[in-house]
Amino acid sequence: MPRAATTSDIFNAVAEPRRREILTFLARRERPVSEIVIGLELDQPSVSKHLRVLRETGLVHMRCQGRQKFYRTNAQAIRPLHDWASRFEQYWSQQLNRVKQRAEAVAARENT
Amino acid sequence: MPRAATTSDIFNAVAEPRRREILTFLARRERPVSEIVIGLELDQPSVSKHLRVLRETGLVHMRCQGRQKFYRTNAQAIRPLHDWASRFEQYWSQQLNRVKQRAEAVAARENT
DNA sequence: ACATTAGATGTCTATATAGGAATATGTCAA
DNA sequence: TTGACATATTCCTATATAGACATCTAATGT
Repeated sequence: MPRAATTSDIFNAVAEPRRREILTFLARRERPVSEIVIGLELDQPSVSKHLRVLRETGLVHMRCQGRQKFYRTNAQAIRPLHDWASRFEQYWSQQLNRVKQRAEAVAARENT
Repeated sequence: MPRAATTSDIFNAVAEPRRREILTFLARRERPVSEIVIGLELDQPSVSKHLRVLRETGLVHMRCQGRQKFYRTNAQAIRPLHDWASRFEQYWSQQLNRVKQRAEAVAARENT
């Protein structure tokens, strides 16, 4: 079996670095496709294809105005990723505490 | 160009759902491979291959003991993912606030 | 109507899987 | 040494890209 489709979920969609750049670029405000092409120095068909993946996974919203299409990051859609990673927060803070405690123990020993 | 290797970075590594399951499974405590096989109902070669990807990206640590190998999630390695997603937190909270404010405005109107 | 502009789609190619089956490596126990 | 056990690797196949290039569609201005 090959890898899951990039459109299967947000984890696969954001695995591509260019798509992450696009999401960052479109987070603050909506922009037409041409601005993405110029701003990120990608060629236009490539941007359109990435936007399609992002649209299908709900990571961006699109608004038509004349012949322009304005895209904007849908920040809400990124929450599941954040939530998943957050489950490990307790573990890395534990690890940090252990490191900190060891350092303090060493320091205390050196001061006696 | 094909997709980037799963071992190229953690974004690609965690794009695979089974690997996310494994990381969750190994977060609380270290376990030998056989426990992963039984616990997640995967076949052994598949688990070994996923573990290799996770090892190469630094998402798990491994410890040998006799003929067993104990794996454990390296929570620290997940932080970049969390940090990236966190950059969008301000935007989704803004969106939530707008929704909240609209709801409150409606409620206020109905009470007059 | 016609040329122009913005964006989307199609084609082609090289490459990296994930799964399944078979096999290899390494370690312990009798 | 031999056999059993734990894990890793190899081989095979079908499939899904991402990039480059060409082309198509839709909306606009004159």
